[in-house]
Amino acid sequence: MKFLLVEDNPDLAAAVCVRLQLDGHTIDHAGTISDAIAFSEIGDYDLILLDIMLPDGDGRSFLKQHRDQKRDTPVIVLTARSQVSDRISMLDLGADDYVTKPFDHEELQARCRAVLRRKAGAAQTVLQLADVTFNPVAGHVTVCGKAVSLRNRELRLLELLFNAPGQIFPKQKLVDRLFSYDEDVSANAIEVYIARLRKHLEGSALKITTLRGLGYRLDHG
Amino acid sequence: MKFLLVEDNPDLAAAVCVRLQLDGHTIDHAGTISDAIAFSEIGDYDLILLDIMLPDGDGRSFLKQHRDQKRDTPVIVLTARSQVSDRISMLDLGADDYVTKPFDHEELQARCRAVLRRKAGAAQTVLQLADVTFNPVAGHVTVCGKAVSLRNRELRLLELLFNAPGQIFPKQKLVDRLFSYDEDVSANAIEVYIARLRKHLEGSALKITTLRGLGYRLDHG
DNA sequence: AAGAACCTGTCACAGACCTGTCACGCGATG
DNA sequence: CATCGCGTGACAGGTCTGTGACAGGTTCTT
Repeated sequence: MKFLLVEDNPDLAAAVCVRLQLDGHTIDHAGTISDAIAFSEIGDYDLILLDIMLPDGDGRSFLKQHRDQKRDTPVIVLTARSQVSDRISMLDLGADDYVTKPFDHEELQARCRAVLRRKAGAAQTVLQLADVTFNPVAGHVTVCGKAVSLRNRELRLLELLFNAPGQIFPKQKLVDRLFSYDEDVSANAIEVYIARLRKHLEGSALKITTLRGLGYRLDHG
Repeated sequence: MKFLLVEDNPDLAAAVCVRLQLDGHTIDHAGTISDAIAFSEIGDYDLILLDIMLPDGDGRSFLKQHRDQKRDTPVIVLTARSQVSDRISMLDLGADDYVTKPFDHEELQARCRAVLRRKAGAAQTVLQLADVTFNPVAGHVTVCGKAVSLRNRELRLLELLFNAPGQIFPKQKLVDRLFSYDEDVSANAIEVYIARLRKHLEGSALKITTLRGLGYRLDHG
């Protein structure tokens, strides 16, 4: 597969490039929007990884331009945690998925695979587990067919769990992923959010199981 | 497994080495970045444990160089809690995980296992011995097809035994692995946990055999 | 600008759940 | 027979979680 990575932080870019290459992909790297546009006009990419904050402008403008040209190359947006609330506008512009920094490489890999798979089937970005559907890009959740509105943090927590159902998430890991490093939050916050999420999931076959001393796990009954 | 430990504090390094060796791994130890680079060019490591603060530079430069050489040996970064903001850049540079100091050996062990497992591929996550399956990531155990819920310590004990069936575990070794240094626990605790585990395994072909005066062993009948 | 409506993270507290110890019985050992 | 190591049931103390209430912040309305 041939990817285009648009990212201005050279270290991060290098690391991502290397890892994706090790996965057997070909990567071109653009550090600015104008480079990205140039690349995307010439190269025939299977997937574009797009950072939002770029020196010569907002990644969104690239995305918009990209879509205006009626290209259907899928785009995964790389965003810092604090920019996550921009979710909606990204969806409007046609991003296929997004990954928040910092990310495990494994996570990125998984997203890439998922997006490519979806593109092959041309389906929407809606994940489903038991009787719960989750559209991470739009932030839409339905439980037993009924739309449920979650708040920002609840969404992000659900997203984490949803991406690895059946896996144990230690509380500390959830803290790390849900909050940025400079906000130090008590672990109790996670308990509270788990409780809130559970309330929203009531009536569904999805359960958040507590493993004392180990963490939480999303199970579909 | 063969590990490279890059750590300049000799006491900490020695402690980590000893414990990892007890776990059956081979460890090389580098105290500086230049040593680390030399080692990593020759040795074929399964995992690298990397301290960030080193006398001749920043662990980051090692990490960067490591990735530039397109090696995919997984790297776990050891950071002090105060260096929290560094974790970000570490993940950005391609580290696979991080552990904050001071850490329990158990925690380090767990991270190592997780990273190695990931690298090995997702297929192996469910281990099976006789009629017992064990999924360490999910914390799931089934005996004769039936799910059994184990608690924290029981799980960890089972994991130890499961990873080396047929091997004799002296009681003291189990104490060392299951508890951290500062909790001093009577050996009887192990007896109790063995008993509890046995109860959970009832009906299965897996047996925990007592070798009087020597230790315990997991046997599949 | 003032006010309303939300979101968020913390607190305090109760209760559930774990844990390691003890005491005692048993069989093995020598 | 005297010891010693081990297995167990019961227990008390702690630890971990779940929750309702709340105060400080934000965002949206008016």
